[in-house]
Amino acid sequence: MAVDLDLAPKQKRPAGERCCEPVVYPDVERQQAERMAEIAKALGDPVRLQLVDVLRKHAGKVCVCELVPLFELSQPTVSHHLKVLREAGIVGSERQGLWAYYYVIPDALGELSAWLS
Amino acid sequence: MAVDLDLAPKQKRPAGERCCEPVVYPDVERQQAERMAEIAKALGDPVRLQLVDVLRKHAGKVCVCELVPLFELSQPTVSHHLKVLREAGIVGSERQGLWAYYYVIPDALGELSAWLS
DNA sequence: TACGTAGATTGATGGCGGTCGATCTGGACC
DNA sequence: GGTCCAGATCGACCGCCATCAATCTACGTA
Repeated sequence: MAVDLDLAPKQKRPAGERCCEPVVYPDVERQQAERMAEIAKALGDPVRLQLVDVLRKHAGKVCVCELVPLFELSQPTVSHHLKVLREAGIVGSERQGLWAYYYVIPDALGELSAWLS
Repeated sequence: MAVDLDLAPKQKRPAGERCCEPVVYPDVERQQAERMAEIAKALGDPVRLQLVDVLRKHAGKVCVCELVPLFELSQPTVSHHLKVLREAGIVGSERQGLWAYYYVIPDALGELSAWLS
């Protein structure tokens, strides 16, 4: 984990009674925090989390037509969730003829997973 | 990780050309997915992620007055983010006189962390 | 060429979320 | 009591998000 942090003015607290140890700085820099937050945000929906779960457990590509019936949602809504995951870099897609296949991008969750541990 | 899943009608695909293996079911049940998504959602903001990072690295309680100057945000906004983290069960708070101290609740991130690994 | 199908995109809608200024609460101190 | 301070809460604003019906796109097939 990198250090640094280019956050803010970070003005010192005015002197006087201290409430605790001196100022603590975040150990992750802003850019890294934004990247991990982007991943976490994409996972912050039960549908998307289950989509990722299915794709991870099924080591390989899964057809969209298999994913849609798993939820009480319309096809466009599921397609939207897949797009969110795709734009977050968590999953990838691949078209073959009429069908589209989705898969989890290896190590896409690695950084967040490492930070959580 | 539990199995089950009380999601939807899960109607079978109509017969015909199959595009891939038979239907795959999520390995996490809906309730569990909602719980982990709640955690992920709370972490889905750079400010909150850095707040958690500071609290985790600083093994102990940290005063709010130390946290506010770390960001270019107003005190009510930081207080709001801390409230979100508190309601998600990720952090706890404790008042001592004028000051309020926040700390990470042990193992609050364990379930999500385990699922990510 | 025409038709059917899988999936993505669009547009609309209602609700949620981040932010701030202003205010409230309660403890410390004179 | 009166004042000051740390922190939480409130109200408002605005942008983003989840969802759906409708439509579009591209491929397969007759």
